[in-house]
Amino acid sequence: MLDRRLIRDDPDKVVKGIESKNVDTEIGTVIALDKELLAIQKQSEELKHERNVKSAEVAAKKRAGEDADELHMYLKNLSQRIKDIEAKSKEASARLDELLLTLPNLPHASVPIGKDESDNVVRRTWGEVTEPYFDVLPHWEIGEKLRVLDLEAGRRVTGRGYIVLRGDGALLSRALVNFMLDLHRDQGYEEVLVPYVVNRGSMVGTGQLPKMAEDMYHCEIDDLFLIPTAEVPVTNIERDSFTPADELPVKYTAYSPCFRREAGSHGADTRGLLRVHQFDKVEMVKVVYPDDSYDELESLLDDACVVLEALELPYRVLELCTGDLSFAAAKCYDLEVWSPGVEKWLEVSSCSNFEDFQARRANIKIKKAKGERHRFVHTLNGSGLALARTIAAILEHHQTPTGRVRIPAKLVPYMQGKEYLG
RNA sequence: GGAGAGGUGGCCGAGCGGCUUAAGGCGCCCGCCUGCUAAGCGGGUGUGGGGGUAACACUUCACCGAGGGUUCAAAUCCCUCCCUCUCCGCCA
Repeated sequence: MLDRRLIRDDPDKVVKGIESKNVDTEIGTVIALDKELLAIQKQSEELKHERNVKSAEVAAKKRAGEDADELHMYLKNLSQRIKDIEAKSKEASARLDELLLTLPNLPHASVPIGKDESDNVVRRTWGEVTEPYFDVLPHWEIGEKLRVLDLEAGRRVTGRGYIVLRGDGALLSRALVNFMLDLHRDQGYEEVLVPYVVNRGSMVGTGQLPKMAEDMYHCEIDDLFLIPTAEVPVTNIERDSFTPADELPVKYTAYSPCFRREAGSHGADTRGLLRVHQFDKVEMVKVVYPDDSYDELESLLDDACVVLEALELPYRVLELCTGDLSFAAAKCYDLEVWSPGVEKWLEVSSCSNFEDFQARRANIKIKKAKGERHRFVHTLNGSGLALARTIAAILEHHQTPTGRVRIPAKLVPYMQGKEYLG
């Protein structure tokens, strides 16, 4: 959520920031409604003050045994006026809150201006992207050949976009999760195991609701949602809390499955493991002191890159432009791994700084020192990594001419010593 | 799922229509005293919004789980909902 005071004091900045994100909002209405509400509240406050003073007079008279009927009549009338104006104020305030929740975060000044993904900037590339000297099979072919991936079974059990990993494929998935969690623990993150179903407040807190409602699996009878990322439960651990400044940063890592309806994204790039409705992911979340959040973003990015390097997968780091930035993000880097079978860069991680956008929604504050105003923390998160596409990349990038798949050395201890699939 | 009890400031805990714009305690901060430490003494210490200030000061409104209602006046009375605890039932 944006700071109402910022919207009031510097509307131009807010309008420009939102425009650069290339989304339609009712920012104009918000600005007007904010003014209107302030005026209503001022009026209401004055009347309430009068009521408080005069009511105290009634109490004083009664104690003195005097008659207060005249004041009674006056106050009865005053109270009715207050009630009327309060109703107006409540209505305006509810409408304003609703609209405020639909405004996206503003991009950080360092974010390149651009209208869509074609304007993203490649920050750096790691590893060699070489032309393979044999025909690399796409992951769904090599996966089915090696009996580690069973797409048909997934369709049968649930439907399109759901997959079954079997045998060493399932082991590989588990190995990756364990490897990543161990790595992030060593990087100083606290491992947490969290619910995969969350309430509405949590979804609003991290910014998935109200905007992304259609992408969410929703259990109506309990009004609970399947998480699209561990970011949601993990960040909301801190909801409605005050953290002493000297306890920051707080760093968490968590494994979770992620559920995404992917409404309206059928068609391209959906084969095999490229875009599925349920995938596993290891996530990192940081809750940090505001002044440090951009340094923390860089180190978060480094922590994610280490995973890809350990898996010996070539990747590049994209700096998202304003138009491609997600709703809640102020700045974001995507990590894309090269997959020679499909000849594509696959997004396997996204590292974002939300500044105080989520903290305002979720009410995560820093315990203030004497005489200071409360400040909100900054929150960040990054995948480290999303499994489905990582597995796709391993199946393709580490494929051998003999139709086997080499397990990266760092992963072998997690694979019961196996050095190859097949 | 059934029955009962309860939700008050960072924590404990009183208040159950107006002398509470939340008593008292703990914790925390500042000062005093004590050759260190502990104890003791004095003062301060919630959140959010508005006005005000260079910044303070100051001022005002709201907040006692959430939302509605009664009343001139609600932490206090009424209604609805949520949550926690205890006991019972069911169950992996």
